[in-house]
Amino acid sequence: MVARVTMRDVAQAVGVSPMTVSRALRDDETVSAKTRTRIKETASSLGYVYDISATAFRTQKSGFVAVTLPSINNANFAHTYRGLSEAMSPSGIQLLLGATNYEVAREENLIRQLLARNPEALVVTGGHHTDATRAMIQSRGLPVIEMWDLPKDPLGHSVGFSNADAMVPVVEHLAAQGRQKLAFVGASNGGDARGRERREGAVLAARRLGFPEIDLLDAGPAPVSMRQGAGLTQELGRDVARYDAIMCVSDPVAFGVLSECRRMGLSVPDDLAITGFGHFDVAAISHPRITTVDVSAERIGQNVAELLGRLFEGDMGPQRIDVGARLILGETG
Amino acid sequence: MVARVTMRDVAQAVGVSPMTVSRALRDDETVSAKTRTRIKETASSLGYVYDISATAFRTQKSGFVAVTLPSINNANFAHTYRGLSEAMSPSGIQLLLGATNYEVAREENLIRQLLARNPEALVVTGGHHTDATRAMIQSRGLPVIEMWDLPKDPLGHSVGFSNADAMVPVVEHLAAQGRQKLAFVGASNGGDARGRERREGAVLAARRLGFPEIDLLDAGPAPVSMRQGAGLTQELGRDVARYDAIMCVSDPVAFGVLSECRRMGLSVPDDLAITGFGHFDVAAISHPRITTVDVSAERIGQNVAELLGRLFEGDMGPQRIDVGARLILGETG
DNA sequence: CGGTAACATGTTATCGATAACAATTTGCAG
DNA sequence: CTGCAAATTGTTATCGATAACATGTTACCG
Repeated sequence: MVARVTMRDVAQAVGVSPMTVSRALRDDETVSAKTRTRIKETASSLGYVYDISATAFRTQKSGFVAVTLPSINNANFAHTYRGLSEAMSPSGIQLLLGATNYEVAREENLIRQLLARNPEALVVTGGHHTDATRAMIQSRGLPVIEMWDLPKDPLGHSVGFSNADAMVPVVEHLAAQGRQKLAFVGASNGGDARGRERREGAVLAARRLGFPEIDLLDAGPAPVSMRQGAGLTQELGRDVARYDAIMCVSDPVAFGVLSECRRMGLSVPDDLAITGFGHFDVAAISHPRITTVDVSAERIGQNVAELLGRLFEGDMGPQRIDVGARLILGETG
Repeated sequence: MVARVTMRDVAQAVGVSPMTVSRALRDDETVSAKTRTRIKETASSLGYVYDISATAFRTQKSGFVAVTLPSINNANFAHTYRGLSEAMSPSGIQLLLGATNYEVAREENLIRQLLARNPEALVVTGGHHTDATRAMIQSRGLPVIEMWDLPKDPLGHSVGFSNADAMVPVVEHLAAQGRQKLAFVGASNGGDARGRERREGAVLAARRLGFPEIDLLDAGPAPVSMRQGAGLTQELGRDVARYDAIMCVSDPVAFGVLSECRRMGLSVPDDLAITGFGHFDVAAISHPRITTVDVSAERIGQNVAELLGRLFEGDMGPQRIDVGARLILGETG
């Protein structure tokens, strides 16, 4: 392979200094229009390619924003990523993505790796981190946004909603239907912090509305999905009819429960109600449609991008953006 | 913010030269074990963070592999990404991800941006690219892998399967059931090249087995998903019963069609068969389970990672890895 | 105890672009 | 023309890590 073409080569060919080339290629107005076009033409004819590594090093600006998600194999997080990605695209800033698999220890490693790339900002999912992670982030003094949550003790900015509060309308809706015996299906381990908060929100709301203590059903380690929802329901068998309403930590889980119930010949919503969370496609398309909570995943991403834009403009105090959540009535309860 | 801690600072604190620190942190055996641990301890106590930008610049190796996917909001591509990502993780190489939204023009822009970051290899989905994209890639002389496809005229290496051939067992299976009038549901525009190949594979197989020409139904622009499958079926209404087998370009589409059919009171598979593609969770969990084709998305990612590992070891001629695809019988036909 | 191989550490120059400052050229009023 | 501000271009030093080469130190043999 031929040696790389650098600004020095372009400069030599045009007969100017490398500095002028640098300025010209960045469309610096102080370089005369004539020189600029000449430089650009020469650059492209020589096959010059801008070296972002060098710039990143010299300016200490990587042009990256680091993003961590629990999983990308989740339509909601993927939506958030897309919203963020599309909204960032015009700025030329690239996203450096990592998945934590719902494990804070993994998040710590991941963030360490990402920080080594000098990101200009850090976007993380949720408000639960190891102490080391918190220390690492804060000692860097870079803009941080926690999303999908509104932590009590935020690291910096946050864009999200209260997962606990979002369950209140669900429980109220079930109460209004006269449901008596509730259950909540979620993950066993502590990995899914947002799921845990939903569960706690449901428990508190149920207590407040005078329900007997609700049963907490364990669908396995996070991330729980269709398969676990279905698997749990199979294990329960017809005992599932003990309950007349099952709240699920997410729509896929709800869909798994729903499918298994129908396989057993149970009638939803007559025998029991099933609710999900997240307004996934599967909830809207399944027959019957699943009652769920819309959390506008894509808008979270867009809001994060918009906030990042403002943060790059100038420093500002900690922002807290609540995108809200709302009940979407389906046919399952 | 405090000034960044560099190797120089660590060196000073320990009382050695920066070079020794550099070696120690890379676990170079030539540094004595004692010195190494002392350096590492000091580094971590000073809060030293490795600066990849500097290394990337000095060594001209970015530590990146660039990856393009049509969409990350697709469980199969997400699986591939995860397989790739996990398998690459021990190497310390990071993935730089971009989504093309099923548009070759967008792919061109994206690849241009990604190449400016000096990736050490490029992994793209599919074998259809603009001429400019092909030129750009080939002039760089970096390892390229096309995945999810086995192009006739590959850019470099490929890891995937024949989307056309994968449809053959589906059509044969429907023939064996005595189905008569087939349809294929796919995207209208040319965006989804793999979907197009599946359609062509189905058409050819049907022709070979003596079926009358099969109907090609248009579910809208790629990516087609549950909603489009359901929408198309609603539009068709009871006319859908013209067919006794509907092959869908993917499982989500099939699920949309299935749900709508059941909403209309049609019996699947008695009135008509429905098949999907991709072995998504929804196919295995839905009731009835959807007959589909497994393409081991995660294994594609793992194979790509494994191939990358070998490519970094030493150059080799163009590799072509066929991961195959197999029919998964469900209850919908 | 001298000598040499094996081991351990240090020095110097450099990757390519650009900030900060310096110098030169141009344009135009007087 | 002269002079001086504005416009344009150039010079130098530098970001942090590391390859290549150089030097110092230890261990062990005869």
